Amino acid sequence: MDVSVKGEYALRAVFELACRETDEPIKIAKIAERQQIPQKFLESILAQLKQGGFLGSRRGADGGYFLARPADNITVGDILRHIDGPTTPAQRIGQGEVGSDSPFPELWQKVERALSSVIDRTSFADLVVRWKENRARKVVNWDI
Amino acid sequence: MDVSVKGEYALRAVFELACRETDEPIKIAKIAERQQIPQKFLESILAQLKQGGFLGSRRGADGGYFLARPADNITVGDILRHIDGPTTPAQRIGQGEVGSDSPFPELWQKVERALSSVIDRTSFADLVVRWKENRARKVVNWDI
DNA sequence: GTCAATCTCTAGTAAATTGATAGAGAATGT
DNA sequence: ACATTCTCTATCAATTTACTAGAGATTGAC
Repeated sequence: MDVSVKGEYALRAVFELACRETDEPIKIAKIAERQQIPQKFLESILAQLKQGGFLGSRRGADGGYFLARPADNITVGDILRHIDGPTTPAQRIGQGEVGSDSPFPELWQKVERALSSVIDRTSFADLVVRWKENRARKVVNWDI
Repeated sequence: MDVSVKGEYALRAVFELACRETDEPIKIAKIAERQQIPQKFLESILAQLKQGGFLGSRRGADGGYFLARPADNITVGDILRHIDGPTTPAQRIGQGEVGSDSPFPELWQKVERALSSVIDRTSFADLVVRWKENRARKVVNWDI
């Protein structure tokens, strides 16, 4: 019931890209530095995210990564499922079907829906908005 | 974002005990057989659940395990958190606080609340009721 | 067309976690 | 005394996690 460090790194990296409004690529090294992520580890994560169709990249000087589609079209759930695997708690061997002789499949379904109602309804555009609001609120409080 | 096999075994074992309405202890071997759990592994799980205050036990012939409190007073969340550790996805090092310079703590809080709304509101008494309803429905369908 | 910067690909690896198993010891009821 | 059953300690193979090294492939600039 937890998110791997790798999953968190992936979220933070995508968030970093979503914060920029330009389409200019951002370098791995920059993201690693700003988000405090080991660079080599981040490289493999970004490659995986590109492979998943979430990011695009360009090599060479002035190369880097960028979002492959608008931030309001990438959800936290998209990234987590791609990096950490399926979020469903118990699609295991054994009595897997709802309506079977066990109360658990139904329970897992409820858990999944509850989880999904958060992570699949939160896009990176949402995260950026919330984050900006928070910063704005802070600044106002300081000013008064 | 998943439940360990150990966590599932724990839930199934407690469910098995909750299904019995008697206060008579049930043997490890019986639970292991009925729920298809490796017995030695189950032993350690039950010991841990006892240690957590959820179960009681008696040794000797006619010994076994039993619920330490009524089934409507033990939730799925209780068991999962005791066996699999805290269910919160990212109380890690680094920017941990809500309202910090990151949108994620707030997100994790939402995830946690969503999760909690299921697992902390589902008692084993609930599971037993649902399971019995399901069985009843099946039998009716067969009869018609 | 060379060069430096940057992504990309293949490997590897130490540490922790997971899912168990073995076997001796301690309590219980008869 | 004795069989039964829980309890405690120790161990372990396989997998996953978090991370690193280093050579190779592109790109844009000069």
